[in-house]
Amino acid sequence: MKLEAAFYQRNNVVKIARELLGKILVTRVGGHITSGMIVETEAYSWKERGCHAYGGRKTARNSVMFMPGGYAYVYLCYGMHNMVNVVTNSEGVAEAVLIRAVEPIRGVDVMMERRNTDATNLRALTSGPGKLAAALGISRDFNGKSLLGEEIWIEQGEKILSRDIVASARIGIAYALEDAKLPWRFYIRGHEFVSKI
DNA sequence: GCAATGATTTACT
DNA sequence: GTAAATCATTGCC
Repeated sequence: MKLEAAFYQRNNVVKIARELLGKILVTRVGGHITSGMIVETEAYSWKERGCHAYGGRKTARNSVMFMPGGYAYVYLCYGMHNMVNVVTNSEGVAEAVLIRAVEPIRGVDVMMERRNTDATNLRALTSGPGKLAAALGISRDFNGKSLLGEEIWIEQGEKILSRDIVASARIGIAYALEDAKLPWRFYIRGHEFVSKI
């Protein structure tokens, strides 16, 4: 079951970030379907400094975040890694959830080829935001694509118990000052494919 | 027009 | 543990 627009368009990005754990991210690229279960996410909102659209500032890069919930926001970080976000909330409100790690499910052989690794190094396949984007074939062409379309979408997956969800501070945003401490990173307790424990 | 830098990964020492 | 890789975007001139 593909998630509907209503799931993404709710007015609570932190709640959506929690609920995305256990769901299945699927892509269809070049005739290959690849998928993975989401095991780690982070929430971003225009209200805090960690967000590209802090203060509601709209630029050429972040304009997709201002679209209604249900679109993919993909951007290049550190000059070499694509980051995948799920846009949430209503049009004009810049909020999104960064997908930081997934557990490979479908098309593992294709993912290994894209990442240039083999089965001896399975954990390295998708345990980080740049890694999973490469494994799933997500390039910056996906920026602004609908999550209700035929190239990228999210399906209902496993129910994750709240006692198995860990909340912590987000990674790599020291420049956000006090907002870097917000407990807006969520991951499945003890899961092998989480980027950092 | 130009210099600074990052929601990371990987390979070294 | 530390550092290099590498470039689009941004903000300021």
